Amino acid sequence: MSAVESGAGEWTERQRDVLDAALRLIVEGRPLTMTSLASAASCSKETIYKWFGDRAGLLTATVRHQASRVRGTPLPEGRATRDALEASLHRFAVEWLTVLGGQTSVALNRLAVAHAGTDRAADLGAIVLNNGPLAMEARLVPMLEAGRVAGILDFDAGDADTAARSFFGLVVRDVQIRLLLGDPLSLSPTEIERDAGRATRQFFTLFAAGQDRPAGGDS
Amino acid sequence: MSAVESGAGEWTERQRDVLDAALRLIVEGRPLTMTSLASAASCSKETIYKWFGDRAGLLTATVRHQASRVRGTPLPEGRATRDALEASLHRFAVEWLTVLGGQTSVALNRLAVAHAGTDRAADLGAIVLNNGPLAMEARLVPMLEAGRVAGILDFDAGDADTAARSFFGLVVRDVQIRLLLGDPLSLSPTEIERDAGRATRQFFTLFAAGQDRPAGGDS
DNA sequence: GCCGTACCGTAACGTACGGTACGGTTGTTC
DNA sequence: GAACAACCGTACCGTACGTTACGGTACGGC
Repeated sequence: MSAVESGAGEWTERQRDVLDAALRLIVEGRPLTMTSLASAASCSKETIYKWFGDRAGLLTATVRHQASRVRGTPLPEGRATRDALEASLHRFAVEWLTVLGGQTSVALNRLAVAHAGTDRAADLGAIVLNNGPLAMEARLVPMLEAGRVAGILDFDAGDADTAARSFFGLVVRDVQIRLLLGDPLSLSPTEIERDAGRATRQFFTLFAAGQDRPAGGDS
Repeated sequence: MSAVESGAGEWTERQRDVLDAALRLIVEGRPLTMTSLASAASCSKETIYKWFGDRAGLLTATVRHQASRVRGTPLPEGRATRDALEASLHRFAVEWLTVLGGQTSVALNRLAVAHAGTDRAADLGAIVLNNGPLAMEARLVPMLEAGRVAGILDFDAGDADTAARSFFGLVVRDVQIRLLLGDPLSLSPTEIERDAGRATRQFFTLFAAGQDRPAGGDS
């Protein structure tokens, strides 16, 4: 029952094929029923039940399977300079907007949001949450904290998460909710680049050290 | 598309009672089936079908019904001063966070997001979109534009919507997506007040006129 | 050759739910 | 008070889908 292990080696290749087929059904908007999955993956329903228990188990396995491979590019661990930090934030924003705008992200977030409303058992919402906003902020906080220690950024100690969430807001704005609601918003690489640049510049305007009135700090 | 027919007089009182019952089911997380609604609203299924056509019609009517009564408080049409604008933005942010954090908003956004993924017929997503982020930005843009004309704010002409979306990001940040994904995030009036103040201050740091390098404008 | 295991394909079962039909009750109109 | 409309409650139909069961095939071990 408990599929606690979320390691990459959790499933065999054949099983991963089935999960990929499930993902494909979700992303392409086709209904994901046990029958349709068995047909799409050329496997037996009985096998699906044997492997994943029930439908909830299949969904969590699918979401986890996808989450396990959207680890962001590792952070540069070099010295913290203003330019390096700015470049990292920019790259971060580009990466994030690219992921958010992808069909897979939209489809999985929709699935998780829908389930967060009804299902209490298989909390896909928690999985997506931990691999989405929370993961982003967890990666961001050390960067920002290093920037603060290095005297590049200015916010109160312990407020790195507040700064990270502001950066999130500047980057994402209303894009994600609009995509989730079906707005035919297109995010070309050019626009992503431009938005990431704007958000990064805005962030430094708010939090760069050595200004008169940093508005990022708490009142 | 246009929510033209969304006047309050569209439904009789009894019909509005049924729609309220539907809303209550959605908000409380109970399944909204035609049978459960008939039971909850003490009416006949046949009557529901007669009034709303089918399930899709019922859902759109329900969503529209709720949308028709979250019109924000009217904007103050007085002269544009820095303090007045700041107060308006602050009030705006408080109002928006309060709405977003409400059970009704979360439940309806979940419903609309789920339907945007599958249903193509009754696009609840478009309705929620038009009464959510787009409505907010439509109300915001004239305020910001007036501020720009009055010399209070600084962004390129025609970029009022970009500024509005940045404000949206500063206010909402990751709150909405976390709520939709089931994060037990609590938004007390105190926290809302504080977040609205922070977002407003940050917005003015980015877009107030008479600074050295306003980072809000495009590059 | 024979068994156990793993798997595929498909039939079958139970249930939930959208949608329809119909009898019974209430209120209105003439 | 008869006719009629609106509505409630409920039984009913058809279908989709989760879940289970079962027959058939391939393969490795002995």
